[in-house]
Amino acid sequence: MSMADTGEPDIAAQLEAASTAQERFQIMYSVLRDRISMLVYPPGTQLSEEVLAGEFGISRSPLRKALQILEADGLLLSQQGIGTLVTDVDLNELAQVYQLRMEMNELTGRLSPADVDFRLAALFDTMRQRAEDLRVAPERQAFARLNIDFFHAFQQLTDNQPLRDVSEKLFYQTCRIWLTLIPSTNLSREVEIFCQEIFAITDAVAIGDIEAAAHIRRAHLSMGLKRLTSMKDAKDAPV
Amino acid sequence: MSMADTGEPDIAAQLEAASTAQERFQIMYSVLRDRISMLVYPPGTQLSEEVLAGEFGISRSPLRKALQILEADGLLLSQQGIGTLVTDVDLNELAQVYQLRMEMNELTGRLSPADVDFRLAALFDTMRQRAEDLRVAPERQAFARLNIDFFHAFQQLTDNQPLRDVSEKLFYQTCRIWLTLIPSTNLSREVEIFCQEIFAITDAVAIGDIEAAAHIRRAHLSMGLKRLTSMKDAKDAPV
DNA sequence: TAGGATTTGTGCGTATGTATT
DNA sequence: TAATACATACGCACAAATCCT
Repeated sequence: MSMADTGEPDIAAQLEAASTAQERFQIMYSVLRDRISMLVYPPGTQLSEEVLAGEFGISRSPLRKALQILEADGLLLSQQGIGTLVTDVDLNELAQVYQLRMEMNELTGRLSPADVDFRLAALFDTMRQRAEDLRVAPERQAFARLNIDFFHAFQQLTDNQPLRDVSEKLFYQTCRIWLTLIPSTNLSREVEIFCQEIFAITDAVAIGDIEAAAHIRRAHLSMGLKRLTSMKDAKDAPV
Repeated sequence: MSMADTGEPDIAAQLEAASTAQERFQIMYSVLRDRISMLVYPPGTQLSEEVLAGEFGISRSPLRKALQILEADGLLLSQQGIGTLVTDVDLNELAQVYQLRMEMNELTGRLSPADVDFRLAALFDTMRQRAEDLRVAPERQAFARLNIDFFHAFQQLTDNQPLRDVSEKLFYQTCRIWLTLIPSTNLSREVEIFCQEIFAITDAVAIGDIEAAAHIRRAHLSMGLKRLTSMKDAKDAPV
């Protein structure tokens, strides 16, 4: 078996268990997007339709739908005769996406803010716990995973579904850049900063102040972009 | 020939002339989105893959890609055994999209505003001229067409490409609602209001004040949503 | 320059799901 | 309830484009 070992449960089994085409699509889409975001497939990786279809235990047709949507999302690029490649993440291009995300995060606090019930508070408490664990043992994969999961938690602070949908697309366009740019030496520092963000936002959520949470998030996005830029400059600088 | 007569040039010929798969996809996607937006295919219309593939002179496979992306855009819904149906436009659901569009339009004036060169000024002058023509002879199709074209002109006021992309998706999710809700009796009034908006924005663009243009646009979106709501209430009210 | 290997794109037949009779 | 009609979903073979030798 030459499948990408990502600690995922058997995808082929999941797909077989799914009863409708839409469920099967959703599984494939989520799995592939996750692998791209977690750099299981780093930028430039070629995804073979035949190989993936083999791993998933299906034919190319249903798989192609997932690949095509991911291409529309900007995560893949398919070209006849060449292949399906994971797109590159270039900070210069992604800076605009980042700016847009910053502004839109403020909307989370203004457009249909959700009311903080027990479930939501508990969710953010879990995030805080995971952040504390990560701080004790910084690790790239866990950092990326928490980044993704915390994003989804934050999403629940607004009841405006279109805002959620748009934010999600933009998030997945940018989130890979952290794993690609953070040098191993700086991981603990980034983890520490991220933990501070999670703690601050969780505190704001705990007292039901979603607008404050949104502003904190916005501030950290802004500072994050600045740090990313400096990381990139350091990387591009001549030795 | 049982093709939808929309005054379009022969699509099959265009598709045959296109040299790459991506071009062919773009043609099919644009044509179908336009037909949905112009209510050539009103909400609830069933689009047969076989019939459309026949009209376009291709097989179902490449057509399906266009349909799948339009489904991801929220304009279509495909279900096995049922068919591919044009989605309904419900003001209650679309109100959130409208709110989001309002806020995002303000960003057009703040995020990477374009500089107004001669080409852009000329484009908006054309819009003004078309608005004046429409005011003389109000007509539903021309109104909808100008609404779409003016949107695309307005898009060019920002150089933030992600903002453009997101705005476009949101626009096409909502623009059909005007044609579905405006009673024929109110068409001239809506045309008049729309013309005033175009005139005001064109004036702002002419002096290079994109931020002002964005605020005017935002104000009209807000008032438009209010009028749509009242139209819907009038429609839903018992006789 | 030519040809073979490899990739995605396309066409078409069949499987599967839904609604109706 | 079963059978039929008809829709999309799927699988597979081949076409077309690209790259490398």
